[in-house]
Amino acid sequence: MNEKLIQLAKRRGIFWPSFEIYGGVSGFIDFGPLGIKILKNIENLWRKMFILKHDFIYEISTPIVMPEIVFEASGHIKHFTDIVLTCSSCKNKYRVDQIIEVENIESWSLDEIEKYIKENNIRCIECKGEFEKPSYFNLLMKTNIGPFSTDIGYLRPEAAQGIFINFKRMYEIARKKLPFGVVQLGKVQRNEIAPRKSLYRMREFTIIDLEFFYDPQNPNCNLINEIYSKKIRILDIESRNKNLGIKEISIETALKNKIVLSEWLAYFMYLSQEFIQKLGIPYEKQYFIEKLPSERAHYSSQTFDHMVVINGNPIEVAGFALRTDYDLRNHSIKSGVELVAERIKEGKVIEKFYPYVAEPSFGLERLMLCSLSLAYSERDGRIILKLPSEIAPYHAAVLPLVRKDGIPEMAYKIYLNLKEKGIDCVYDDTEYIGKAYAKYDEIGVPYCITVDYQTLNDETVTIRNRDDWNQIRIKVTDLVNILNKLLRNEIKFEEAGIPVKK
RNA sequence: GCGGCCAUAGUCUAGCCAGGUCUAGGACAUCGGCUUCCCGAGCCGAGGACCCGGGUUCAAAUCCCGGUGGCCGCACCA
Repeated sequence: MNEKLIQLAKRRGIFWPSFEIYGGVSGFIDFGPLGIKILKNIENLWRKMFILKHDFIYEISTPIVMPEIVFEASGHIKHFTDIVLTCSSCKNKYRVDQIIEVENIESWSLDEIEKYIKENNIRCIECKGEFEKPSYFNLLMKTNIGPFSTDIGYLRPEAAQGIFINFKRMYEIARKKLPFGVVQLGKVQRNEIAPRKSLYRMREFTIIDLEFFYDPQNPNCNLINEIYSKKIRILDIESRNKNLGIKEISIETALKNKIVLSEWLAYFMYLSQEFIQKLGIPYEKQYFIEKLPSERAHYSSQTFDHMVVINGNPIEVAGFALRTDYDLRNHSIKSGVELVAERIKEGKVIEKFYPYVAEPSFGLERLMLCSLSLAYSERDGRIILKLPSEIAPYHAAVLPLVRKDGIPEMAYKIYLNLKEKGIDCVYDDTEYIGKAYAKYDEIGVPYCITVDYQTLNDETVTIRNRDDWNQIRIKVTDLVNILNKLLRNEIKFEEAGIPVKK
């Protein structure tokens, strides 16, 4: 974790610890004005690439609090709860199933486990100390719904369940055609034992879950040809076991050699790689790691984590899981409502079945953390946040060189016009020009437009490039057009106007 | 959750070990004024802090205990 980045975030209003006036609670982070702008930009870039591009992917929004029964069906009550044993002398904690090898030990009561430990004189595997009384640990955040304490609710630990329980309705909305996908983007909570590292492990964060439903008898992805020859960097189980390191393979190879078991999963993995590249994270700093069966979630038959390497440390930013029909099947059993799709032949329903699910799932704040970390750079003791234009908090800042002779008025007029034309910019006459440049470099604004004495004579302004501090001069009337091209990387900066000599 | 280190204005920090001289010093930031005008420029002025709770003491930013939070390691991470 880059300490200087954390300082910058606090100083400039990107993010800071929550509940500060009451001493803080670890695992919770507040986002300031700039942080929100960056987060929203990342969200919208994601929507553009995953939803807008595909007319068979839909976004919905469902409640954060859910009744207990949802998580009984999903398996979270059982699998998200661990019985924990604590050694009274060395204070190590263990999951009970690591200590007592008895079938179905998780379903025993605490008293039964305590009795068993005493009778069999089971002691700490580290220091041989005695265990304290066993206790539950559940990563679900618990609450009540309504006035009765028996109506238990949980805050969702993933947005996926809100999608699964809506399958029937969404299947209708998708005109009963597979495959289709449903997205939910929103806050989730997990009662982490030890939240750490600022934005990395939080108790509340924003998840982007895409549940993609397909027919297991017809699992092919119609878009796979577009990306067949594209490459991904991958560390599969075999490579992990044999210590072979990350390999670079084509999507075609990944599928033909059954390294990735689903075409749709592979498709979304590649899309994710492209998405994360657009966040400013180069291809070489990304890879997918396949989870071992013991590392996988209870619902998954294959999982890849999408990793980004920041300062040598791999950070998990997304997960790709084959959830099979686990969730739809279990919700069907629990609710008595059939969450199924139909196979139709000659106008008649000949078969009902549970669709399979390929799930890409992203942690929004982690994505921001990666972007900020890689964008962070210093020059001459000054900070430059080299964020991609698409996620920068503003596209441009309009600055008057001096605060007299009608220059601020001229600059303000230009600013208003840019805003009207959809350029997200900011006007600032509070600073000495050099200081203003430094300020906007620091929050990642890619271009500064300066109105100077020459503007009064020939209606031209300068544009300053954040990353190399070079300037060009262009006509005010060309500003919107040129800025748009620059923001979309359609022209080189030096060729966009007349270079200004330093 | 355990162990180690740590906590002073918006940010970074001096002071703490050797308690009083601290009505807590500095830098940057902020606000007001002047001035200058292409890279955190200059001058004048202002506001702003000892994480919380207890204890020791005549006296606590400073010593002790507890809590909270942060960093690192271990454990945990469906």
